[in-house]
Amino acid sequence: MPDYKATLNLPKTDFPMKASLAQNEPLSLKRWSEIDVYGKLRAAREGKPRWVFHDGPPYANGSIHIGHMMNKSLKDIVVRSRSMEGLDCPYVPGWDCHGLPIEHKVMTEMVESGKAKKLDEITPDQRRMAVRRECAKYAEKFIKLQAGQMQRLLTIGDYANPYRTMAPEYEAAALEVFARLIEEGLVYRDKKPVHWSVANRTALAEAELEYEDRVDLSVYVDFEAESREAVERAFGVELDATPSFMIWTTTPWTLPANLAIAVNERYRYSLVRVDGAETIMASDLVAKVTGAAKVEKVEVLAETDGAKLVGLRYRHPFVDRTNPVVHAEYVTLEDGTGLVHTAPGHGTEDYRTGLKEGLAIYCPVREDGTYDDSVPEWLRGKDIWSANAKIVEYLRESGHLFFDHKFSHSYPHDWRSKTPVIFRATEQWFVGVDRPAKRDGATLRHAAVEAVERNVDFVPSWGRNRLRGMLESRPDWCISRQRAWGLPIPSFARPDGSVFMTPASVRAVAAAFAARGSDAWFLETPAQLLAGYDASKDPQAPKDLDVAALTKLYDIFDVWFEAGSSWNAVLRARNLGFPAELYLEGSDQHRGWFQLSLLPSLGAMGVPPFKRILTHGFMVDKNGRKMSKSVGNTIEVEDLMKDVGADVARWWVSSLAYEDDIKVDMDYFRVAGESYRKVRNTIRFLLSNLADFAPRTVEEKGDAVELSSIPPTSIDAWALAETAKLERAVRDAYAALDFRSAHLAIYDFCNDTMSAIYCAATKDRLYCDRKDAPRRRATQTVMFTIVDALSRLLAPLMPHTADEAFRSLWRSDGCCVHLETYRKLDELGIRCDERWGAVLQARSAGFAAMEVAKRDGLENPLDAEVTLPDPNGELRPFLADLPDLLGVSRVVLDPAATASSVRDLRAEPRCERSWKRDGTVRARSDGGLLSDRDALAIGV
RNA sequence: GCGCGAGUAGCUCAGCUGGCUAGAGCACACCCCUGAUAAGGGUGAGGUCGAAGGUUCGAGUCCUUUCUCGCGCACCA
Repeated sequence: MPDYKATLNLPKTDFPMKASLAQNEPLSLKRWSEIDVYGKLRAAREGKPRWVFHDGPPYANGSIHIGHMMNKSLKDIVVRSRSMEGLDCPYVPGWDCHGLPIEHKVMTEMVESGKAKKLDEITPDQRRMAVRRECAKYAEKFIKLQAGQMQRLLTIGDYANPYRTMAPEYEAAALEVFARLIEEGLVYRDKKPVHWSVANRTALAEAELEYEDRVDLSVYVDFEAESREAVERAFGVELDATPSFMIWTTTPWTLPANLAIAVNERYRYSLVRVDGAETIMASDLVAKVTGAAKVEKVEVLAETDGAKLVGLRYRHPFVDRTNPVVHAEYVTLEDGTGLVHTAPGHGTEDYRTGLKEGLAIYCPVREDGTYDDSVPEWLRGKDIWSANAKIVEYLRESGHLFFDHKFSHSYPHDWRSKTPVIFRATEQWFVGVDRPAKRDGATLRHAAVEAVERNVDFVPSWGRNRLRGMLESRPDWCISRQRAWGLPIPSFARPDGSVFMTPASVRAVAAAFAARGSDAWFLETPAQLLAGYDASKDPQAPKDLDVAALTKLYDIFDVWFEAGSSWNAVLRARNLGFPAELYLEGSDQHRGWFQLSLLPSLGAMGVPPFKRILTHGFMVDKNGRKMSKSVGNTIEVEDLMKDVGADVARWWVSSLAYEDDIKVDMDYFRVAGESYRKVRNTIRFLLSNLADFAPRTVEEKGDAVELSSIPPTSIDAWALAETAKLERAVRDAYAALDFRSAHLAIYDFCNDTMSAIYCAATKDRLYCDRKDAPRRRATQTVMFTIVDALSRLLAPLMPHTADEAFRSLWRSDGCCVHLETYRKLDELGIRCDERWGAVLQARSAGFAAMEVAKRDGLENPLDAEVTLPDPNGELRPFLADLPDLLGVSRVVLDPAATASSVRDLRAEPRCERSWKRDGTVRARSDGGLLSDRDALAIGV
């Protein structure tokens, strides 16, 4: 028997089954960088419609983590898919460089290396500069590291010119935003209690706080009433001794700053005799309080309304003054006594009460957490934390302490130093959210809520509610910090103690910073910094301004102000387009970058900096727990790249329902690897059947047939139509930022449409037809078109593999899929018979019949003839492809049949080349048993 | 405490405005192929849709209550 294997057109390709991504992806990176894909793409899209994505700056500290991997991958999928659409999509990655985390780290290192000691010997300016130089080096180092890691994720962008918040031109652009806000009357300086980190001697933003459980001493303290008669009148009783008001606090150290007691007018209060002393507390809390203190004898003498208590006065237990009882709505009956210790210098609500009641914003605590000289002598200079016990002791001895106990509650901590923070009133710079802008009288809060309501799209949609809620309740933005590593707020003090800063002076300093960087603030005199400032041309300049007499103030900006100005420093400064189409970050950025970009942009420009916001959830481990290094459930990006590679990691990212929290586990990447291989193998099979196929190009005709010549009833037309459908679906999904749908559609297409149906059905003709048989060339033409389209659709998801397939398809190392656009097959007018649905149903029915036949001993489908019922002749036009669709030798269509059936053909001869028993098999001139088709193919 | 989201086969998820015996992929089991071969094809078994009530002719889908998980916010004087 002749051996026919050599006469077949068996698959052949240089596209390997094994991807070896860890080895090959870096080679792709190198190739792309050599041909400057990003630059080429920019040039190729010049003049096309702009679509600007704006990157939120990660912090230049440490290695990127798995969350960055997802975030940057999603961003890259957006940019690449928009670009593939033919749009002009510049992408400038950026880094947040200033701020406490770096300064903290650098300081720690300096202390450890002994360098910090030398700082004491130099001037404050020199000291700040020494720290800043170290910080800048530190930031630079990590930008370099992270840039490499991000590129390893196969993200495309202008990595040659990223933005850095510490770059001079960036700093100047941020100051310009600040100048605009001043012009609009939105910036003010005021004393206000702010979260204060004693450890770092700086005010902290909400975003810099973490709440952790902490055990504090909680005390119930009696404040003696000033007038016994007044209390008697309030309660309508007569007393032998002066009663007290009982307050509760977990921060005894704030008692020296106590300036009022707050009650709620709506509650009932009782005058109680406890262990022989009279005191006042909320009626509903008498049992709870006395019970907690294990008091034996409790006697309620009288009751009255809270409103009657308002206006009474009491003596401070250890400071020589009397203070009022006031009303406050926030007083509740959940904890304490219903009488709230109020210190306007030490709490937000206390502060508000203080403003309302005309109390002083008194704060006797210095920035290092010790008392100043306005407190009683025994507390002066003492550290507040140690003062807690001291004060309690004092109260105990003076008889003011009713009861004390340990109390566990969650308490704000400085997120870096992990130390508890305090509320402390200090002079700070604020951006007011309730101040009318000069431009239109609208407040930032109003404008922001309006914008969120009307002018911004949210993915997922509930982001809108979330951001709106935050904006509605947010306080004024404290933008000043008392640190060295940051952008100085360019304000000066005049000899009379007043502060000098106008839009024009800010711009003058901005110009100095643009030229010499913000280091200039520490290296130059006010006169040098203001060299470009002319007071005579500044209508807002104070009279008799003497620049030479100014001294610099040393507050720096909250880093969020800098990051929140990126729309100006990057999008506008580089003429990329403003506002951005999309900001895409983790859901924590509702309170961070989203909100703090929105406010400056609205303040300065009157419009939001983004048209759409996409948020994704956070990575958790497979049990739903937060990932953290201390728990040890993290996955290192570097390991991931080595293990599965960027394409598989990105393929996994694209499969996620990113709006929720995302469970991550190494196993999931392995699963993604499996489905990646399915896609890869499908492409490989398609490519391997194109080894002898020269495509039609502009230059040459090649072996391709006209797509329009493919009959609508052929399986090729069906495959092509399915591809067009896929392309439409994937493009739509990308546009809707629904990457998951794109992923699933592509996977199903490869797994089902191609691998299970089309490839399986066309194997026979590809292998056994004559090389240049029209039927074979038609299939090859379609397969070529499919790989061409598919690699473009895959390019945003798996940049390396897509390009590998594309180059293999075109057999050229000079081409690159990332410079292409989608094929847009739906515009080609491909015709496909609408009865294909019925054909596929018949196929399933045929398989079912085959299963039955298998039970009766039939094993190889090629030994079978399947009869399909075809009552209305609907299947007739597809008869030619039906045997291949079922993988059997013959199909009979029977208008009279009601069910599919199978006939065993093993009694008939089998073609020695194609192994089919199609009824034409007979002995040929070469001595072999061949079917007509095979005989024709080898010319015997 | 308030708000948001989620709880559907072992795993990852679909199930829009309520309507035929609740779907997909993976994994699993069985079978086939050995000319995509550390590949490919076919078939199948898996779920009382977190729980309890209710509305309805009919609910995974609406309402109420409740449990679990996650997130955010606030409070913690």
